[in-house]
Amino acid sequence: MSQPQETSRRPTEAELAILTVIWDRGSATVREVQDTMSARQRVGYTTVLKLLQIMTEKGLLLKNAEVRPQVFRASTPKNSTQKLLLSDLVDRAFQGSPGNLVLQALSLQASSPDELREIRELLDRLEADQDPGGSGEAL
Amino acid sequence: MSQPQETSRRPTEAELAILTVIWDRGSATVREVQDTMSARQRVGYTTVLKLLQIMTEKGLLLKNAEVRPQVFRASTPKNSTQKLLLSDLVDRAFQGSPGNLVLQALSLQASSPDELREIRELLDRLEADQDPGGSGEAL
DNA sequence: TTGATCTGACGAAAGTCTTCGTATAATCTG
DNA sequence: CAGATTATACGAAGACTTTCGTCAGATCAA
Repeated sequence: MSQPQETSRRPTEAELAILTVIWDRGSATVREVQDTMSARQRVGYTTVLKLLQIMTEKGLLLKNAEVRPQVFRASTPKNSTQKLLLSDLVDRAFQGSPGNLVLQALSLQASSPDELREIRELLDRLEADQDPGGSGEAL
Repeated sequence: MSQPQETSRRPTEAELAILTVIWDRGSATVREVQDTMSARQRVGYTTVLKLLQIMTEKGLLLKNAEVRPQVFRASTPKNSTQKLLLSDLVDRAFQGSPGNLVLQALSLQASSPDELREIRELLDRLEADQDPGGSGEAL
C-alpha cells in the first residue's frame, strides 16, 4: 500500500553513479549524463534513461519536462545524501560510532593540508559545543 | 576464468550483518549467529547457514569443520574490511576525497569526548607526517 | 513536407542477492 | 540400538537491480 520507505532510501550503486554526475553539473539531460558516464564505463543511452526514470519515480530526482530535451536535477542536496550514506554505514559496519569511522577514514590516505585544517577547526567547534564549561550531561 | 575480484570484494548487506556478529564474538556457530541476529531481525536458521556457506566460498570467512558444530571466523580483520568499505564509499560518493567524508561524518552527530581527543591526536600525527618542517621524509 | 535523427516510454531479459523448503547426516537420550 | 533432535548441504523461488531492445513521438534539415 505504501513504499518501503518513501523518504531516506539509500541510492543503489548505479543510482549513486548517476547522482555524482548530476551533483557535478547541477542538472543534466539524459545525453549529458550518458556522455559523462561513458568516459568511465560503457553504458547505453536507454540504460541511463531508465535509471533516471526510476530515480524520478523514487523521488531521488526531479524532472523538468517543459524543456526539450528534459533535464533532471537532484531532489536532495548532495550533503544530505552523503550523510545518509554515512550514517547508514556507521550503523551497519561501525557499531553506530561515527568517531570510529572517522579514525579509520583519516588513516585511509593523506588528506590535503587544507582539509586537515578544516577538520581541526570543526573539531574545535564540536568540543566547544559538547563540553561548554565542564559539567556533563547526556542527550 | 577467474572470479570478478578474488580479493577485496565488498560484502553485501546481509553478509555485513553477519560479519558484525562474528567480529563481536571472534568466531561463532550457525546457531550462535542466528540467535544473535534474531534479536534484531527475524531470520531463519537455514538462511544464516546458507549465507555462511556463501561467505566461506567467497573467502570472507574461514570454516573449522573439525569441531561439531562447525565454527566460522572472519578471514580478514575488521579494520581492513571497514577500510575497504570506506575507500569504496569515498570513491563512489565523495569524489575520492577522504577529508570530505570525514567532515561530513564529524557533523553527523556528537562523538564521545574520548573519540574527539583520539581524532585530534591522529590529526596531529598526520600533520606532522605530511609537513615535517620542510625537509624530506620517508616511510 | 518528408526522411533522417534524436528523444522518451515501456517491458522484459539477465544478473545478483536473500530467503527458505526439503532431504540427508550427525548427535543426543533413554 | 531406536527415536528424537540438531546440524549441514543443496536447489530453487522470490525480490531487487541493471541492462537493453523496440516502438512511438518529437525535432531537425533539406
